Amino acid sequence: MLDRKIFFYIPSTFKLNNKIAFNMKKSVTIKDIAKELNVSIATVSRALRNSSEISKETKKAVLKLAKEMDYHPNLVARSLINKSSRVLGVVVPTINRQFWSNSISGIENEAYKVGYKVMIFQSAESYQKEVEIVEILANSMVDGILIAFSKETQDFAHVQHVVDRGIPVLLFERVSEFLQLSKVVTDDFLGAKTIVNHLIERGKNRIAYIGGPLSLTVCMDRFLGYKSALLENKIPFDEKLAIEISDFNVEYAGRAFKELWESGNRPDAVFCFADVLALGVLAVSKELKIKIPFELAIAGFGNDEIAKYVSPSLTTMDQPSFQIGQLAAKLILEQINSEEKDDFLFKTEIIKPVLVIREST
Amino acid sequence: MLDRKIFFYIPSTFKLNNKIAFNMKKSVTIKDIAKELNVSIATVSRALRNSSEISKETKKAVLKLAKEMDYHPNLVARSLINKSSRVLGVVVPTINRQFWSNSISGIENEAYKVGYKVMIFQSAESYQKEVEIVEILANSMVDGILIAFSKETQDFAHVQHVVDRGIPVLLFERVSEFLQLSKVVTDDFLGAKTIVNHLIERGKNRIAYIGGPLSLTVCMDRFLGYKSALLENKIPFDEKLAIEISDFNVEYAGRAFKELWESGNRPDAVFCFADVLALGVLAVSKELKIKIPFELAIAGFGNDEIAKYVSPSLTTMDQPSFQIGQLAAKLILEQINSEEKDDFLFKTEIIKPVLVIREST
DNA sequence: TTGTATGCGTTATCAC
DNA sequence: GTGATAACGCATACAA
Repeated sequence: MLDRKIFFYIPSTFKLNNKIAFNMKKSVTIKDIAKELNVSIATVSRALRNSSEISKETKKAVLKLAKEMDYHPNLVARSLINKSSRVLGVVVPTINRQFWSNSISGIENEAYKVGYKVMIFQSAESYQKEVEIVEILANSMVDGILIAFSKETQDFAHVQHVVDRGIPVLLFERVSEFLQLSKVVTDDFLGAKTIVNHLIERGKNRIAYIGGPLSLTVCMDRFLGYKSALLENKIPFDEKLAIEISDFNVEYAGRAFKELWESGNRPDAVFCFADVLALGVLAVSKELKIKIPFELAIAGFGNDEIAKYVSPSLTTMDQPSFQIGQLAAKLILEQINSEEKDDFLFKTEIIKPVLVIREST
Repeated sequence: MLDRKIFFYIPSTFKLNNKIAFNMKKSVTIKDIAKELNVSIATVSRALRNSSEISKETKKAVLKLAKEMDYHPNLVARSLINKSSRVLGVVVPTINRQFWSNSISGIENEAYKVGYKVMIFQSAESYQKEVEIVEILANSMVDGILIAFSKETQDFAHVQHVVDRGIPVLLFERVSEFLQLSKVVTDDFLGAKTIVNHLIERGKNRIAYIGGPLSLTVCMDRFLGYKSALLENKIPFDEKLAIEISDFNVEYAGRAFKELWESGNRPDAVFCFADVLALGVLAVSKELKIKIPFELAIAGFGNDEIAKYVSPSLTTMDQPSFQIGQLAAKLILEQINSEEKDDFLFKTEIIKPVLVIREST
């Protein structure tokens, strides 16, 4: 079957056509259709917006003609007059990592339900670009801005500034304690604790920890969550089972786990800091022919690119990152809607990013 | 070091503050600053837009007051009058896959250079949603729309419709031959051929092929690119070295490669259809302790999530998907700028998605 | 129920 | 140089 002749084969990409065509059209407005129908533009406007103060007949006539003339409402003009564009602006460091693209999907998902659109920008971890973006968004009449700060960002004046201009802003994941705003973040301590408890409940008591450098807050939080779970369950902490590796690297994690396994002091479960590390452990497990999950259970945080390879059944919506997005959108929409009422209370929502990767049954 | 006490530790996420605050402000306009300065709004407008027909003093005064009053131009109003928002609309099936998010990064990168913003929407592979999105974009005065069709999309009237309204549209990657528009696509045939030639140039002549089901056009194109390279280099096609697997699955690819390797009929290089498959091959290579790239070279298409794990040195901008985005943006911006001139010729650009994953030196 | 007039914030075309 | 004024496309208070 693989032995077909190729001489007369035309790759599909070559079948595409190159043609010319171009036409500049001015779009039809309510004015046009009003003139055509000999009514006022106010009447047309009312008919199109399904207003109550209009007769059935004129409404029908307007709608009919609008369709015939191929009328489309200009959302920009509508924004200007309504002082609302029904658009949320989102600023993330990059959309190239699953965590952020998932978050955005969550935001979009929630926004879409109530007819909101989402405008996405990437700061590319650049403070300067972030400042520019926030300025653009603020000047574009978006109804709200959701920001995850770039790594460079130390000064938050640009955000405080748009807040002072009365624009709803929400921070997620990469937040600042200096800004009094609604925030959505993951709770690393509680998340880790929950995961480890999960393993303990399933009868594991020699649970290894493999994580990144403890100098990072996120690592320390997760490590202490791990310890806390052991403590509460009266499982002694075994220093030899806890490994701190210097970087989030598949190879390092694999090597560390290999040494651990071959040391004889074998764990019955591994709590991995992130699924990049889990992948390393999984790879070595395969190499060593360890049965997952029966001989060894692997669980950890799953907010990374690799998750779906490790756990193919995982859908986007299962990801904590997606839920962060959803919650973030929900919160800012709440704030936007309460703007008139002038009684909004900022909230900080904390997500437990539990994602069990391969647990034993 | 890992033995710290945790009793007094406060996870960082708990340090966040919940406070209230809220203020609705009406933004300052050129009218406000004109009144304050006792000049006309026209003068203010000219000063702010750095017009030539204005005196240095008034300009300076306006700029100074504008800063003091915290003036920001309303981009929506500007769009309305300029009939241009300097925004590109992008519709992709999802941003959750590296291929698409990379493409978007490419688009953004190019657009950003000329002061354009990018509005991103996900069709979620739904035709219905795609139609809605295109409508929204068309009504939002975006200057151009870039679309990669959803899998469901068979009917292209929604696109033809906005084209007829005079809105520049460009198709990328998932295109249609029924629409006469500029397009940017990858050339699977040439891409595969180039990769295989690359391996041949490096002295390999027992090059295995591992790819997906040939019923898919993309697979057939790549397979024939592989064959074509062999043919041109007078290397006989060995049926036993060409493996068609039923799905894009890490495990399948690994298993197929393992069988191949253990059959004794060993290749000195593998051309992998996609890097998901390459990952499978890499995993098994590790298991079998095959030296990569010395004993075996692996090369293939690299538009997938896994690429950076396989080839850590790879940057986003190296990805063909990024280049597709760049080219797409370049083309549509060209079209937008030539709109007045009414002389634009649609082009189809074909990208060769060559990404060598682990080549031998 | 419909029409008139005004405004959203900005730019552009005239005059002066 | 600067100032009125008319757009851009739409919505609405008010009048009829």
